Amino acid sequence: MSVKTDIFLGDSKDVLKQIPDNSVNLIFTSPPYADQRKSTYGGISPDKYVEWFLPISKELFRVLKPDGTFVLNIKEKVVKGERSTYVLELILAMRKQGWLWTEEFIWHKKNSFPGKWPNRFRDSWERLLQFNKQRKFNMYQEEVMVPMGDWAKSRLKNLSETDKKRENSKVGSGFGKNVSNWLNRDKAYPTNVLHLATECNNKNHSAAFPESLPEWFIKLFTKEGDMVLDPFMGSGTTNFVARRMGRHSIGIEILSEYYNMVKSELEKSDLILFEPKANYEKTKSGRRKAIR
Amino acid sequence: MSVKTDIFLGDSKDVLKQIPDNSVNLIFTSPPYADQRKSTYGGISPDKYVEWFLPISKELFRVLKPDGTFVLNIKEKVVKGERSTYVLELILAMRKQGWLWTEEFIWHKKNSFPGKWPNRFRDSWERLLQFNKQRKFNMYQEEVMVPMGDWAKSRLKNLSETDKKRENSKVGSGFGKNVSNWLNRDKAYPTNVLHLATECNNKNHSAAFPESLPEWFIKLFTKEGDMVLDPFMGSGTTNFVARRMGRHSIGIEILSEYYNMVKSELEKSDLILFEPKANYEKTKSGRRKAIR
DNA sequence: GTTCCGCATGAATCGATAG
DNA sequence: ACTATCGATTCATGCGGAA
Repeated sequence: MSVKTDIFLGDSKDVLKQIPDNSVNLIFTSPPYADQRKSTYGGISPDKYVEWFLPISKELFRVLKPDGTFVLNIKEKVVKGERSTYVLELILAMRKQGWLWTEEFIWHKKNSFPGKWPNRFRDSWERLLQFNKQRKFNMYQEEVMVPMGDWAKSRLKNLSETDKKRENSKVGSGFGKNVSNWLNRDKAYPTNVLHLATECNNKNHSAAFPESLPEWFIKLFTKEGDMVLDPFMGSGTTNFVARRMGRHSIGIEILSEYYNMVKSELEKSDLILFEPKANYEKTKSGRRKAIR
Repeated sequence: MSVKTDIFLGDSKDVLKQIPDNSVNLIFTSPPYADQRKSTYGGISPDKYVEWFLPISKELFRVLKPDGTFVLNIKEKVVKGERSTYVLELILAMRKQGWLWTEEFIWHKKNSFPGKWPNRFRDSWERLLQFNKQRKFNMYQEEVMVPMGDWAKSRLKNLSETDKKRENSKVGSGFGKNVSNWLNRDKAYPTNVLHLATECNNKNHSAAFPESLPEWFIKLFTKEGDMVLDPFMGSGTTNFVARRMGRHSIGIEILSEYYNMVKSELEKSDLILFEPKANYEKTKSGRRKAIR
């Protein structure tokens, strides 16, 4: 019942070699984006980006289970007024490594950074590239079903009486057969466009993405006890979410600053686990508040 | 004050040769998507897609003004459980022709085709690739500003409705009062994500995209009296919208069925222009009703 | 005249069946 | 083996008739 969260300090290209073949159910990551400033760490220049990434994606291919999934959050930068093409080239190159480019989800960032340029609007979306090793992979679609749209809502008014009856039958005389029907009608399968706000209010760690992003894909592609990997851990968002959701996880980070931060956070939560339950509940609740 | 709308029957690859260099302000088009069914007309196979398109994009480069813009609406199909890569390859190939890949807008299709598959959700977005000949191009950003309040919801739809009102009042009793009201509101610049529903309900013409799509880009990249080109005219949506907005336009269509349909529509509206004003109002109103 | 509901209809995709 | 056709799945939208 205990969830393992293992983190490593080092370069993914090397560290991944320690991870056994076919052992990971989901890889979710947001690698450092290409950057002109080579001085900054992680500032891989757009020209070298594919070359830099391929050795890593090769290792990722090895460690991923055949029915597992790799989700890559990425967006090309603008260079000299033009979108860079390294993401396109990366997709083509990864296919040559054996990856299947199954799908491209869009993350629509509802509150994108404000700004205005003479010949460009705000960039409010990012790619979530889904890669697989084979056509058949695990996907738990029901886990991410969403409430139906306006059509159902607006028409739900008149149905409310009926709904109450059905609800009553459920509570009262055992199974209402209608309930399952109704429940199914209430929810719809999502699309490949995700509408999420960016988290702009976190004090300490500037995560690349909101928790709900890895959460959605972890729900969709793994079940409890599965293994999640983030080869560019950063502030550890993927791993913390996986942990909370009862998935084992591995995180790799090259910068000791981030690594230590995540490490101390994990130790804190480990301590909490050893406390009596009453205290745990209390602390847990406090911590949650603090995070928000 | 007269707006020219010229349509041609034939293959864009050939017909475009008749159009002079540097004469078009905006190219907006949605080419036939790659299709497995080779028997159907327009079913260009994914393998041949780039090869098929490049001669055309070369001509488009020639006819576009240096400060003009080319907007390409396209989305790759799924083939054997995997997204085809022809769009990625096309972007790379067009850059070698001299095109700058300035931006990629996302069209979020609010009402995408339903369906459920074991390993895939509904596809509810398409690409709107913006290409330019040079870094400096004409962009009238103020024209597509949106009211602040309507952000989350269907902002473009509102704009479109407003435009229709404005159009009506313009044609009828001079400039409408609504316009000034609307103009006084606080407005914000949009982002590169467009939220539009597909028009699935029109009886006669089944357009690939809703009118608000070309409308938005025509507003953004042209002014009145400019020249708009659609090399894959289809049912003529781009041209009719351009016409309504006071832009000259050229449409090219290879299927005589579509060509004739657009031609007769255009002749109808030419006749209307010659009628006395009272009759025109009546007819116009009737036509609008019929369309709805 | 509003508001409300019924209904047809999509740039879809998969898997099975048939030639 | 490989390709062509078909049925099943499923939901936001707007028109048209009804209350």
